[in-house]
Amino acid sequence: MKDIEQLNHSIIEFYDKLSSWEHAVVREKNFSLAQIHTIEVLGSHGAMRMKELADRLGITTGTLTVQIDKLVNAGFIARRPHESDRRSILVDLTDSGRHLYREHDDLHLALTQDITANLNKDERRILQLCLSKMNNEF
Amino acid sequence: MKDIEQLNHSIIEFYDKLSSWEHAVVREKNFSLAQIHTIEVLGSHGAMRMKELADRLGITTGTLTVQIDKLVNAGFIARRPHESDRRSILVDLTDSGRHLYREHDDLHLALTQDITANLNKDERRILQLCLSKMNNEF
DNA sequence: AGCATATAGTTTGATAGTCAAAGTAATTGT
DNA sequence: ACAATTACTTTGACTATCAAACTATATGCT
Repeated sequence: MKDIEQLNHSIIEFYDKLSSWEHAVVREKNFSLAQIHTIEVLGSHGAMRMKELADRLGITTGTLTVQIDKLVNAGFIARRPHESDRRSILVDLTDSGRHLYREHDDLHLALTQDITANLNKDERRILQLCLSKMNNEF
Repeated sequence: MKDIEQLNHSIIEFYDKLSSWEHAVVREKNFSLAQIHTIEVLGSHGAMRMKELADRLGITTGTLTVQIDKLVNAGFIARRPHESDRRSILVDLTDSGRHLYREHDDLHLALTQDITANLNKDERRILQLCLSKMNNEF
C-alpha cells in the first residue's frame, strides 16, 4: 500500500475512534452530541451570534434556535442582545455552562494524555507541528 | 499554555474540521452521515453480522435494522444468512455499494493529500507513526 | 434429553435533530 | 425612502435514535 493511503486510513481510523469516544462520553452524561458540541464551540470561542454559531456547527439557524432554547432552559446558555445590531442575538455560556465546558474539556485532556503516552518528546513535537499545519490547510 | 493542552486542542480542532468536511461531502451527495458510515465500515472490514456492525457504529440493532432496510432498498447492501448461526444475518456491500465505498474513500484520500501537502518526508513518517501508536491506545 | 436462559435480529412507540420555507424585525445600499 | 438583504424564529415534514416488547435460534445446566 502506498504511504499516502496508509496515512489516509490511519486518519480515518483516528477520526472514527475519537468519534466513538465522544459519543460514549456524551451519552454517559445524558447529553446529546449536538448539545455538547454547542457548549464546546461557545466555551472555546466565547459569545457569538446565532448565525455564526450555526455556521460553525454546520446546522441551519432554525435548528439552532431549538437547540439553544433547550440549553437555555437547562441553564447552560443565556441569550443577550447584540450591542450594535438589534437583529442579532448573542449566545453565551452561563457559569453552569462554563463549568460543563471545563469538565468536558478535562475529559478530552485526559484522553489526549492517554493516547499520547507512548510518544517521545520529538514525536510529540512533530505531531503538534503536523496537526497545526493540517488544521491550516482545511 | 502547557504543551499537552495545546496538543489536546489541536486534536479537537482537527476532529471538528474532519467532521465538518465529512458532513459537507455526504450532504452534497444526498446521503446521510449514518448511511455513509455504514458503507465505510463494511467497505473497509467486509461482511459482518448485524450485532457486530451495530457495535462498531455505536447504535442499537433496532436502529441498524431500519438503516440497513434503506440501504438494501437503495441497492448498496445485501443481507445473507450466516452459515453456522441461523439467528444471525450477514450484511455486505453489493457491487454498487463497493463502488460507492471506493468513491468516498477516494474523496478521503484527496483530502489527506491536500492537508498533508506541506509536510516533508520526515514529518509525514512521524505523523504516521504517531497515528498508529495513538490508534492502538484507544 | 429437556427446559431455562441468553443471544440475534425485527418491530413499535416515543423523542430529538434536522431542513426548507415562510414569517417578523432590523439593517444596508442606492 | 424604499427595495433588497440579513438575523432570527416558527412551522411542518422527515429521519435517526433508543428502549422495550417480540420472534427465532442457540447454549448451558441438571
